[in-house]
Amino acid sequence: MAKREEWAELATSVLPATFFGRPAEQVAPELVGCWLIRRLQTGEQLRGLIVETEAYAQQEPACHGSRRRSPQNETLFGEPGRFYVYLTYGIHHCVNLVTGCLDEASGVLLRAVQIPDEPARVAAGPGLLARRFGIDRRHDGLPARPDSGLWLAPRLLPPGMDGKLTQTTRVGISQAQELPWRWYLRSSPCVSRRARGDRLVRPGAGL
DNA sequence: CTCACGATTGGA
DNA sequence: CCAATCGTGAGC
Repeated sequence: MAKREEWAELATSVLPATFFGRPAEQVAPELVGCWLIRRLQTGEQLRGLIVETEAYAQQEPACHGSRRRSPQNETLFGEPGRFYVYLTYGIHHCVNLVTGCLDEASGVLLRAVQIPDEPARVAAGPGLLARRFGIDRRHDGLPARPDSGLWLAPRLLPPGMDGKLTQTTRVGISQAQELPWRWYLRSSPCVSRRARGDRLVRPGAGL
């Protein structure tokens, strides 16, 4: 098989918009193991293996689209396959992928990625991930495609990596805390800070 | 118009 | 455990 450095190179195709036209809780676990790719000004690419995600849907109160449709959350109601980016705590940006159908608010929060040859913690959390990839509100509403400079590639795990998923309740929310809509790669050292302490729902399901 | 509150993080 | 920091939305 390929050498370590070549694994990121192998993730060369693009996840199509149709991939996202399904319920968020179905898309979220499938996004684990996929790659987040950013084209840099130099023409180089920054790639991160998605190791942790969460699903949000209009019918549950933790979702930004559960209340009123507004300029702030408009993207969440729009076409699936676009990025929904918002500012939280006045400091950090969070990156989501819009899922489901048009006029229905749902999405998947990217909580952590693992970047080959970089320290484990540089993107181990939603805010850290956005900072490392240089993503902010200007990216809100952009389609996840190469011409946006930001897109996703299909699942491709490094050789030898344990692909088992752990399913838990979501992190940092005050409502709908019992919903088991968070997934992460059990073997990754790059999951977010609050990974521990959340109610474990289903350890080690196959990927 | 005022004010409380985050889908977080880094430092005491 | 707590402060940082600011846009949004609920409430007066």
